[in-house]
Amino acid sequence: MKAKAGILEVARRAGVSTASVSRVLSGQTVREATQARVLAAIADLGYQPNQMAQGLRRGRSATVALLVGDIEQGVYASLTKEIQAALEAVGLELLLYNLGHSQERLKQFLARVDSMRLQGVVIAASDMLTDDNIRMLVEKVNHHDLHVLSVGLSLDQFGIASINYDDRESVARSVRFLLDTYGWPIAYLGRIEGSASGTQRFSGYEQVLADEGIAIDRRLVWDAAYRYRAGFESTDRALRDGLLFRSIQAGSDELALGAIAALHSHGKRIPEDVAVVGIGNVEPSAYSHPTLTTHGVYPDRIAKIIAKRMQGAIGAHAPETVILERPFIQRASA
Amino acid sequence: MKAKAGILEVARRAGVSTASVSRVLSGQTVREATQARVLAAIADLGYQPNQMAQGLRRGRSATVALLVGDIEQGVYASLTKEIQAALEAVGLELLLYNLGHSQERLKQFLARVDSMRLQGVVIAASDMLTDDNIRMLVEKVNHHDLHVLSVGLSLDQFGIASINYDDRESVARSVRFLLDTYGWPIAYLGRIEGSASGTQRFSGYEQVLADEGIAIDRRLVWDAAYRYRAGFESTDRALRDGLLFRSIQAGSDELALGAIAALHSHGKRIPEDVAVVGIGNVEPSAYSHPTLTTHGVYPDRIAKIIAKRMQGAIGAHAPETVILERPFIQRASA
DNA sequence: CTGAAAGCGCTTACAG
DNA sequence: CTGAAAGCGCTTACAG
Repeated sequence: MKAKAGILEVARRAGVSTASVSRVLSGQTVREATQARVLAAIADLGYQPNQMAQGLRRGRSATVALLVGDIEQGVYASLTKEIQAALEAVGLELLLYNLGHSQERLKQFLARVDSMRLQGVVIAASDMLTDDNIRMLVEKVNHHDLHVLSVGLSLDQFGIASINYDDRESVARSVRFLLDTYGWPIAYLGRIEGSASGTQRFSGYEQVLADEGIAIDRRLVWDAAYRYRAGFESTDRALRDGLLFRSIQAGSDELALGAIAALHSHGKRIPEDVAVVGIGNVEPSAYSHPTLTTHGVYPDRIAKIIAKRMQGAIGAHAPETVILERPFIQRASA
Repeated sequence: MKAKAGILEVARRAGVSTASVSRVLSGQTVREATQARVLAAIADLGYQPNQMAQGLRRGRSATVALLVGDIEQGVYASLTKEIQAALEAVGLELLLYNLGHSQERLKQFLARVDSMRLQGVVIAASDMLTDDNIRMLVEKVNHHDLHVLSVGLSLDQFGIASINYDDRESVARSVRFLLDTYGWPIAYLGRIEGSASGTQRFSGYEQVLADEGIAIDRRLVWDAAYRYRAGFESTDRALRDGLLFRSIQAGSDELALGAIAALHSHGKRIPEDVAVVGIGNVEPSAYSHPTLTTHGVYPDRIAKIIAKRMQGAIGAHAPETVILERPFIQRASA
């Protein structure tokens, strides 16, 4: 392979101007004979246009940044996979930023977002977004000249288009199911004070109790991050403390799976002694012992919406929130 | 926020040339007073250099592409997380490509890799690389003007620097342990004909049997992709077929966890009836029932090596393979 | 339908 | 230490 050919070599070889080559590249109308010669020259030279030159000239790169809360969590991994595929299908590259629950990294990203001249950014980090940094985020990003989409958190009130699940209703539904099937008390695992999505999910639990006239017992509401260890430790501690509960509604599948591990270690049978429900339907949940009852996700649908939005003119869409309903997946744990 | 300021506005405001601004930006020596004025102007205007213009001029973007086999698999997710963090720390962006075990997507990437003028590409897809596309990959990518690093597969013989685990030795070690503790027969789950890493891991099993003078029973070697479902189905089928085995060495943790689910569904006790060992140490493995004995990983170390290599001059490093030893993590399943 | 030319926003010899 | 100027590789009015 010889030195990288530029558009000028292609033009020369085809006997046309660089303008014509550019037109062929972007699918504008050119004479058929011209097009054929240009295409032949491109093939001969193995020419690939320089994306940076294109981007500089067009004022924008064909790239979307995805900010995820934690790529190690199953829901974020699935989402990332689907988004990358959907963007690739429309010719967009995916820059990944794993926030890892660090506010600092979010700030750093914001500090250099201008440099990149992005096509857009999608923020999927609902479990780490607190009111404080939501405001900061909105302020910094909203008037930039790019598409902004929020996943898992409704930010339409701030002028940011969003895609979200109806988590309050989902949790209310399974808590009602737990109440009907196993009775009170029901523990809530994963309150996460200050997290927007944590609050939203917990509100489904609160709602059912309010409807039933049951007072919330604070000892049965456990503040824990969305990971295995937190689920294990919270449940283990509750069991050691001798707290009584017939079931657990967890704020994520990882929490639920951690809770199941703790229940096993205390010799509890699931669901006979304690029933467990998660949210997220990560892959291990279908293979745990017992298999986990949970609420599903639609990463493919979300990805499709994102890819579509990223293509249009900036500001073309009303900043509304698309709400998706989660499927309730009943398995063996409840 | 006003219209995006360019380097020219900064220069004007500081009363210097754009060359001086550029020098301050890249840390070259300038008079202290000049530097101060430029820095002040940058701060005043909120100036952020246009990365595409910089990249075009420098002939290279500050971006590394990461090709992963399947981001939904725990080991790839952890690796991605660590690599992104390490690259970010040295000022490099991460473009993610999830191959999803599709040869087609690998080809598509290769077809447009020139366009991006990347700083480098790291290929972490050992379980999907067959001899055929390794050759293609090498051919296409090796003489490009960028850093190429292979993770999980030794490609030094093809002139590509690599980072790999000693999987043959790891598997041999645990299979020996299984043989000593539970005796014969030992099933091997996840042979994956045609996969380079699948072959490497399986060879550890072969080696022990050869050392012990045991003939391989082909019915106990199950060809299965590295995911839960495949682990479940292979094991379920073997159990239905009435095959006898005292333990299972799996080619991945997901396979092992799927196998455990199948064992449970057949009423087998683990490890009393069948012991199980995985490889990869994904997070759910520490919370499964029983917890999984497995071989660990060092994504942080790998990420550090990658970040370091991506910075140097291209071609500066000998294309050797760094071999990492996996820790053997004994838990309850064996 | 096509070409000559300007310009996107930087960096870097070159000269002083 | 600093500036004027060229040029990275494209795209796009503009004129024909």
